[in-house]
Amino acid sequence: MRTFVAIADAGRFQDAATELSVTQQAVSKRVAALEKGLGVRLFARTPRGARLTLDGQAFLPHARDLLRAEERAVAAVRPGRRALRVDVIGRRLAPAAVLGDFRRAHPEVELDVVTLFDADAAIDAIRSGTIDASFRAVTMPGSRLPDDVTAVRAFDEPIQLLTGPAHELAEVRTVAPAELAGHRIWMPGIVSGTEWAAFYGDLAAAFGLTIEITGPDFGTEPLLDTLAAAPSPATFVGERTHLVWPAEHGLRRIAVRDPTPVYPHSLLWHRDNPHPALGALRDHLGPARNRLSPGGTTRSGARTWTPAWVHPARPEEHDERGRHGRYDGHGRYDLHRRGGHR
Amino acid sequence: MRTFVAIADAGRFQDAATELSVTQQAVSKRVAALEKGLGVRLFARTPRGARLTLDGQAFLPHARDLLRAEERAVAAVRPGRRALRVDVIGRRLAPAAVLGDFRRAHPEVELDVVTLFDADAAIDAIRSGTIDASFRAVTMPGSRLPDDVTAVRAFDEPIQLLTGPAHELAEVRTVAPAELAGHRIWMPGIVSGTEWAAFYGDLAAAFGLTIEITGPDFGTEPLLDTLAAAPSPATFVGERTHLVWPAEHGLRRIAVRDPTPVYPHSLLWHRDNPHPALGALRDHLGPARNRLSPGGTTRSGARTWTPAWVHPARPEEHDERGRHGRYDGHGRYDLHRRGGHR
DNA sequence: CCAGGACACAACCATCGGTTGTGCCGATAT
DNA sequence: ATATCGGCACAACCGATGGTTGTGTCCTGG
Repeated sequence: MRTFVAIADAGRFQDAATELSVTQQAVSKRVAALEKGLGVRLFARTPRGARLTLDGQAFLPHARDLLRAEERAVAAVRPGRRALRVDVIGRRLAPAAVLGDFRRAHPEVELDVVTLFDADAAIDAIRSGTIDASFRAVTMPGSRLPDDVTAVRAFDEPIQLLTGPAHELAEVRTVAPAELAGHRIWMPGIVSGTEWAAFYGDLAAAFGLTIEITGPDFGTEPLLDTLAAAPSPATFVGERTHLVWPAEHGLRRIAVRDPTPVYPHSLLWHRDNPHPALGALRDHLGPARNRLSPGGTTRSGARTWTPAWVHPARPEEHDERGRHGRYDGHGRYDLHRRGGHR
Repeated sequence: MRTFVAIADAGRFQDAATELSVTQQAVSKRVAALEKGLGVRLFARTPRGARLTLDGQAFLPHARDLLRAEERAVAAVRPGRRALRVDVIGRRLAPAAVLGDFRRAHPEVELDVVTLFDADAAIDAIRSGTIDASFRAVTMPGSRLPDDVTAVRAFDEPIQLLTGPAHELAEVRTVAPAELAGHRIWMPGIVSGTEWAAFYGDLAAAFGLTIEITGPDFGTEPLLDTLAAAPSPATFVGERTHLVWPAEHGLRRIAVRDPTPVYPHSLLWHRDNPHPALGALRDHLGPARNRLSPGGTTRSGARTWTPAWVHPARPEEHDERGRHGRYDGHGRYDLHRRGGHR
């Protein structure tokens, strides 16, 4: 591919060969092999060089795309100055969607999305420089951030009720949390001790709900399958959660109001991480746009609810932007060595 | 790359090896080579298979992108059922922009844009099936379409005047064609006998202009260079022509009104070409949306002008959608053999 | 403690992809 | 008309690449 593009740019096999530091014969053989593999002629050989055929013209932009994809793939893991790498709790949940927004708003930023096992692994990865940021709700009780990891309340996500078409509440537009007392609410796969368990535990306690967080997680599909089939259980999902389900299977999303539970997503990063794109991401998660005031109202005016442990530890207060150390962009932090980032 | 993705999907080297019809050892060596080349570890080897590392997670979507790019590149030239291939007169002119619109409107359509030497080559390529369609103004006098090539007036493009900042007309908002009599208008590189020469020749004759179409074409850059530097010449450009010029160099686009000359772009295709995307393209160039009524008005209400030879030969009348023959999708037409397109 | 599953390493070998040397072809100059 | 030259293709050759088979190591589960 590289040879093909080089010839298309240079117009002559010989010049492309010089460019690529090989002989003209090698270039000729590469083109012959490519043309044989594709079954078409890519260049029209003329007395003064090579011109693209129609097939070659059609092929060229795709070849450039491929080389760009290779470039980006290498850049994603290049030690020293790689793309911004952000951990999300799941690729179909709100943080991933927010990162999609960010990517659209800043197409020039190289961004990679990864998923770590749990919040502790995420914090370790942030401290070691393996990832640049993480969306984790670490303000939960009992968790304590290391000094060199900074967190801000990034954005809040209203929670909705998800039911099958036969559910008692399937036809209502909105419900209040207190009205859900007595209904079976089923959230399998939530490991106790995690941020989710703390959130839904507090939610259940605050409104007298019964939330079954027991049982192993068989994945989203069986859960939705069960929801769609049976009239009894319901589950909570985030407003921006993507459900991949054939034609939604008749599932209903029901807004929760008076108050609306909102899940507080936080962004964590290393205090000394100088990755230039990290600032852009933090700026994107601007204070006003994405966060709801605790105990306040949504944009549409509805009252909101968040766990009590969110308010006292309002983490945005220690959003100090000082960047004291140096970071080699991939490996470990080095607070002493000088040296820039890309 | 393919091996890497196969392992990421399968979760085990052995399964990927089976999938790829090679031994597990070969897969192991491929991964080792890739990891060595990148300088990072892509998989964490566990007792029951292989899990992606963080670098591997970041690498994976780019690897998939690369494989998709390869897939599309091959599809672009695959004999028998390749992507829709459309000829445009220049990549920065309006037809290319319209194809960009079409691509955005139909992201699922595989579309390749090529440029042929002249209208005759385009017609030959359409007849032989090498390309599927062409934007060429072949309704000019003296040109005659073969019976098996169909044309419709695809869209009309208003013409603007382009001047340097020192030009006498640089500050006006609009000019009438008749007001340009006596001004130097310079359009180098237009070969006499082509569709452009016919258009601008008629335009000059209709309003008493002097258009210099002599001189070789040194490309767009020297032309814009001259325009920007000297106070004297001006040139015509299409409304949708892309000028790539560092900060535009102070060039001014001046609308032409009373009447507005519009360039009639046509779409040509082979009567019997059954490529499914061709219909989508023709539908995209719907009758009402893109065409101005000859001698009528633009959307903004201004009167328009088109060469006289456009009106009598209103080609949309013979837009017959019959598809009589069969087409092998790449090579030549075959009006007898049965066989489908993709 | 042993058996089995999964990946890595070693040895071997065919093929691939590079090099040098040469031939052919069309355009241009003499 | 013919010589020359620029540019690409073909042939012969050879080291590197990338596959195979065989074996080793490590972890897990019975």
